[in-house]
Amino acid sequence: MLAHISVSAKESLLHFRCPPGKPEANDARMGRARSFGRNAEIYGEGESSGNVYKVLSGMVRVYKLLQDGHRQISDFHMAGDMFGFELDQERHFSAEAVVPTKLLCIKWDGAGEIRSGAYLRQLLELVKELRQSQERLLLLGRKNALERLVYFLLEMAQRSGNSRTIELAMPRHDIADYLGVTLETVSRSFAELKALGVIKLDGARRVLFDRNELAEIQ
Amino acid sequence: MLAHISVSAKESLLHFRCPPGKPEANDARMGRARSFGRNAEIYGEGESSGNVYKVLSGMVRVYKLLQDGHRQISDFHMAGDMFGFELDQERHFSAEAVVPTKLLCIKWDGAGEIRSGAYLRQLLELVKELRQSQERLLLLGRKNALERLVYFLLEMAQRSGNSRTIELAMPRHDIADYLGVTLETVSRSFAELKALGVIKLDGARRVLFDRNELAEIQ
DNA sequence: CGGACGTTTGATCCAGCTCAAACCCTGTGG
DNA sequence: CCACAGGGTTTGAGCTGGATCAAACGTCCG
Repeated sequence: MLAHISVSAKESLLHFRCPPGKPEANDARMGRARSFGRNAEIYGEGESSGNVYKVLSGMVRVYKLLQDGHRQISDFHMAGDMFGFELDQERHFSAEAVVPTKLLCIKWDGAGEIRSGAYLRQLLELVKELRQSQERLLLLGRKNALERLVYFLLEMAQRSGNSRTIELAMPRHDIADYLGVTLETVSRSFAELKALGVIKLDGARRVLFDRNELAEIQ
Repeated sequence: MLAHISVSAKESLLHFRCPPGKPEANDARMGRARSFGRNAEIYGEGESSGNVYKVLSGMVRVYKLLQDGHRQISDFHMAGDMFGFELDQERHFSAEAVVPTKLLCIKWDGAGEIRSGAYLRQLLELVKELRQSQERLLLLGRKNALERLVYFLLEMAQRSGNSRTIELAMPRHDIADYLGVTLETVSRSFAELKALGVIKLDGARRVLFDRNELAEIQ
């Protein structure tokens, strides 16, 4: 396998993950907006692809159902993210709205457009994202439950741009299926972080913390 | 993250993983051959990149050292495989020869050459390989030790093209660091498969088996 | 023959899974 | 305004797969 390749930050010529906020002026020209209710399916594994999505608001989970019935969440996407790229005609993951979500649907014929060369930049960006995913999976493999949760919180904090508080849109079950542990273990790990004094919980979904203290547990 | 993308088999326009055997006629024109002894370093994480490699004979392990000291092997490469592609100037993994190995070293300036468009096909191939790696890590995450070993054996069998016997070039320790378990657990899993009657061992490195029986354990 | 690896096997321990129950929050309807 | 239903979350008790530590066993080679 050749599964180790990397792209430096400066290679990211297109901004797949734009800062959240007002939609860009040309969004309307790119595709049409659609709304999805909580837990609504956006697409399912095995369906035919044909477009990509940009998150305008809300949150999306992308996942795969394993043979043993486990659901492995591969990614969460938040406002500004694009997702749903496939280089062939088939969906290899499923996607659902975590909360009520607005998406911009953009027509995109993977292989064809890429081969034309016009989408070289996106392709490079995709490689970068894949590498990040690979890195994450490689790292998590040997981490214990507490470290996994810390990793998750730091990732969410970084992506939401806030280093003191995060609003978790997803339930414990989703966090569990993202980190590869059970929801009980996630809950216990939250409790342990609270007991250690490195986070505070305001309800189950709002987390207050100090980035550096968290990072120490790594 | 956008880390879910796929390339169908028919997209593989270039054969990165050629059938082993006599070197191709134009190999000599592509680069120069080099030999590496057992466990010799080919490159190290953090070094600057500048070429890619094609395995002429032997076997290569590509890995990363995690902060906690664990070594996570990302890939094994065998005759015909190419590896060492980076899109920036830095090695993000380390590579070593598992056994005495001959490599063809090919000059390759990642970003530059790719941006020219000439390497679009390789790029697509890389995305495919990355997706495979992602899929593997996603799958292994929830498997137990026995299932992981079966996965490994089936993968090796498929890649070596032989469905009745495989010659494992790597020690138990390498298999362990590839599957994310300890070498003792790998050894015990081999013993269990033998007890189940789905494999036979001739020494530690030669495995006799029936593909279908193995696949049943999945 | 002896030393160095690599592999197997044994004994013990514990993190995380499983099953189960209690708890909490929010919306709904009497 | 309260009751209550249903989903999400927390907490508890017990079990177990794999890690860890340790020792014996093979095998190759100088």
